[in-house]
Amino acid sequence: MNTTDTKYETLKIENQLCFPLYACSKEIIRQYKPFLDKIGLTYTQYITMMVLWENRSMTVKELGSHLYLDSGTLTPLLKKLEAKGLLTRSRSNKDERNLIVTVTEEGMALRDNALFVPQEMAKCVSLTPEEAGFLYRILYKILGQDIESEE
Amino acid sequence: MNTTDTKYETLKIENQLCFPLYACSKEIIRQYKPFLDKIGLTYTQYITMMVLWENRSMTVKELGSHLYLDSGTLTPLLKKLEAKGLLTRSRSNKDERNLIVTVTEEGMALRDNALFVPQEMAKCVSLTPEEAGFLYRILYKILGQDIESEE
DNA sequence: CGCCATTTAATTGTATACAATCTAATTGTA
DNA sequence: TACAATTAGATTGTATACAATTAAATGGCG
Repeated sequence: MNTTDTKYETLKIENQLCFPLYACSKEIIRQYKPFLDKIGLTYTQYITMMVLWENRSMTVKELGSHLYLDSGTLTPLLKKLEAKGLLTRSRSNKDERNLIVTVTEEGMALRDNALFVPQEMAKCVSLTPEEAGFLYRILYKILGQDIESEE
Repeated sequence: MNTTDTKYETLKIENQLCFPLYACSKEIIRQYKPFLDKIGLTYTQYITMMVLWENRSMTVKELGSHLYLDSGTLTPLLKKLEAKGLLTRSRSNKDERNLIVTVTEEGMALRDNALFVPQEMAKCVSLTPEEAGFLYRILYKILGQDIESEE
């Protein structure tokens, strides 16, 4: 290995951790598409509904902190979900700055139709339970560092 | 835990592997921004240049298979990099369907200015070498499965 | 040779993402 | 209580992503 190789070694894409993370994320989201098409949601809409299914009602701010998304992304996305009849958007009485997002009955009903999605996806990525567990922990470790450094 | 909890367990965002992958990818890319701003590149432009720095000249198709991106994303991105003077775009003489992307001298010169980027980023994510190695292998394992299933 | 299938980019349309800015509501405080 | 600082969403502008379609070039085959 000559000097030039050594010098630029860190700039090789194969030596980056972020790139496979970025590529993996996109490829898995791509694999979601045929399943999500059946319930009429995009991936971002799906994870938004997942958080709402568990909480039923929350502010845009709370939703964003769960999803790592800001109002620039959420506002138009929530308007689309509202147009589909899956949720309602209304200002809080206590604090008019807060917009409360609440899942409708129709939105809750979609939850049953979505049950097959994680089942089908589990077949696509075949990691051992150990690998999956390790991956899960390490990703949340990175996300945790991120949160600390921002607050 | 009641029946309802059990039924929807798989639809909890905390039980998904894709979500932390997606969130991690975005958060790390966000951390790149201040450094990449200094060399005038976005993250996607940066990884594109990284592949080109190693190969100097390649078709859009080849570039896309390295980056997991298609012409819909690459065409406008490459036009921007061309406008910055970092690369040239020209059709192949052998096969006019192929568009050859070649880094200019200016593009190669940027490589030296980019050396600090991976150095700074290494300070941001603090994983042990073992964790980083494991994460790397498992991500490429997933990407590998993906490639096999598509071809 | 002629023609159809394939291949490569470019284009079109839709949906994110996110920084930066703006607006309205609320809070802290002198 | 005025009023500056803060906060929450919405908006604006830029840059991806990607499916689907189009257009041009090439390859294969009768």
